[in-house]
Amino acid sequence: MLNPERRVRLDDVAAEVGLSTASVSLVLRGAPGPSAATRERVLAAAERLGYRPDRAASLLAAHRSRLIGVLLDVRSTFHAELVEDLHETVEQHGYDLVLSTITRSRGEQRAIETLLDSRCEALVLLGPEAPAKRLVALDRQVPVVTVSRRVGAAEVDVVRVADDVGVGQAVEHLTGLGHRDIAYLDGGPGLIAAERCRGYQGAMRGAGLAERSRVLPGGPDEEAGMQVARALLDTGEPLPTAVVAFNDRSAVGLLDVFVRSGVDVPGQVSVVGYDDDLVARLAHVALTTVGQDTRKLTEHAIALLVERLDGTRTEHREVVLPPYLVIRGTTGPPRTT
Amino acid sequence: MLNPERRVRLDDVAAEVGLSTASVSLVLRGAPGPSAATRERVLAAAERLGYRPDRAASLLAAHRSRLIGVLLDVRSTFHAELVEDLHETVEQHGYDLVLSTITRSRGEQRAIETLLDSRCEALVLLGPEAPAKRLVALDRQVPVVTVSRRVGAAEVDVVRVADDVGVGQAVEHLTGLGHRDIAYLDGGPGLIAAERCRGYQGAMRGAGLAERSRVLPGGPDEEAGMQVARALLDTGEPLPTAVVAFNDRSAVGLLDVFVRSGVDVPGQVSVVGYDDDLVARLAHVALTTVGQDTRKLTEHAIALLVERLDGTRTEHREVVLPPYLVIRGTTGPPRTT
DNA sequence: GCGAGGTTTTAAAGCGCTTTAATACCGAGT
DNA sequence: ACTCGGTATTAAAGCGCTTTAAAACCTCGC
Repeated sequence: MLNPERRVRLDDVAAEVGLSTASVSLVLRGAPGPSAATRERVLAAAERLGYRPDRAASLLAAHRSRLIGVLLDVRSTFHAELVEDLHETVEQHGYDLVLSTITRSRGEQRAIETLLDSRCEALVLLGPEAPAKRLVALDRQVPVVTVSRRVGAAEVDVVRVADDVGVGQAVEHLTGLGHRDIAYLDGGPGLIAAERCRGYQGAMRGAGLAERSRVLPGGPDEEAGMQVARALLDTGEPLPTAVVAFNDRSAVGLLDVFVRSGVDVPGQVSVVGYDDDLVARLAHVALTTVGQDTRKLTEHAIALLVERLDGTRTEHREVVLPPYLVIRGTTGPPRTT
Repeated sequence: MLNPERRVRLDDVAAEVGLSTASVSLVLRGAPGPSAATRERVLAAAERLGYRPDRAASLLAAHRSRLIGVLLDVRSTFHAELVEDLHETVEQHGYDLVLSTITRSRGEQRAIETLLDSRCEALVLLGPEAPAKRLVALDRQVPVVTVSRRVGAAEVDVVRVADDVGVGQAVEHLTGLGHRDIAYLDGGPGLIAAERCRGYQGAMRGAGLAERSRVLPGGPDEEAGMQVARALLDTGEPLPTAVVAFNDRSAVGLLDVFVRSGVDVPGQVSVVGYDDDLVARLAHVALTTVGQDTRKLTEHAIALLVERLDGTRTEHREVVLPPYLVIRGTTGPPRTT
């Protein structure tokens, strides 16, 4: 139908310089053999002809694909950041990325199969939900590293951030400002929520504030934050001087109700979120929160995979990184009244 | 069921049922030829052995890849929604998707090349920024459809939403509620902003409110909305009874300043955004806004590509869809004072 | 029992590239 | 002149699948 100009192939380049396809192939991949002079001629010809290797053919012929598959949820802004960093990181190792997202109608399993079908040599799973068993099975086919997900048994490589430490940092920041009545807005059920809550309790204990600990049952979204804020206001009792929220979304819900009710933040109450979501960074929100170093996260993930691909390591590892506090405008010294 | 050993190939399945690979291949792709009995045997064997065709090999051998490439910005929530819908849509046409995102260090050109290298038969470009010339050149290599982007010359297929109409709907909604002092918070320079502004002015004129038109110079983000809100409050003059904003982000900035200043929304001022961003849907924002039907957008995009792939159509088309109003909590009757 | 005419099946030629074993080449050394 | 040890180049065998022309196998009617 269309496509008048045939795609340029290896033979075309070879013919152009009067060499065999073998030589051209070697040059193009920087393999040892061809002389410097040849290299130059070939490279020039390839450039001139606008040659682009055919992925499918390379994949088939070479036994390596130099492709790393990434499972993500395209709706997640956090995953988006990770993907950005992954792109840069894998490039440095000479790999390329293949993206596969879950959607309403496209389960994790399905998305992973796509990656496998693309001949990925290894997989990065961002916040996978598959049972550990399945991950382990998958890991037998191809090296797998999960990011931001605890896998019960240490039979799969994991890179994650120490959430309890992050919440601890938030609490310390507040105690450092002089706060003593620091409440925690819980995130509901789930491993992550549990760990963050544990971090809160540990930090309160560490600050000698154990008996002032106050965990407010909540949830992971704005709605939950709003409800808790309303409940807090309705009691008529004095508000805590600071609230550490499970995540930025619930913190924003809380903030919103406070602001609408005329509660000054941070004048009357300080609020800390968690995740350093895009929303936390908005000028009008300026939420103090806890962030994760996505760059380090991805670098470790790729490093783990590369080690396994190179056969340097066979046992499994878990890398736990420390998060860091991002101080913005929602925290300040406690009210004096 | 799964094999710890070598990957199962077509020969393995063929051997299992005692047929040639040709027959198996035909069956597996539903091609005509094999008898019903054979079909069944082959399918069963393939299932039993856990056969998965090798993409690379298929791509190479078949001249079609049945792959459609998508260029997106993984950070955009709007693109995320489109990708979700695209997945479902292409599936119905028997195609599969390949995703390629731009990042800070990975330009559009680069991302597109990746898609081409993967042998995509056609491309969906979400909000591309490349100059029209380049898009046209690309379109000569492979059918291209751009989504949400006006391409000057109609030399590339385009699917987009009529932004002017959307803003018009917003204005009509407000006039319907009785508003007459409706201001427009502009989005700064750019084609999109211009079109939306035109929509506002046209609608005001249509409602006989031309001389009440009031375009407030602004920008596309929260910051801009905040500034405009402050400026509006500072003048001391009465506020307009309603503001239509360039997009949800600027609307949120505006809203935020209003709320913090004790201005009741929608009691004193109604606010309408544009885009139906995730942020507009948050319970505590509940922004009345204008949305686009991502489903229709993707369906048209894919339909256009399929037509061209099938050779049904050779000239170019532009599909313009109407947006729709989403009425939430930030609009109401005008204040009576 | 035989061939026409239809249905199933298969042999074999690639797809565009990688890779390895083998060949060609080129002084240096004897 | 002639081998030797490199180095530079290439022929050729795939990679796992698709596809088409041809072969094999069927009825069935006469």
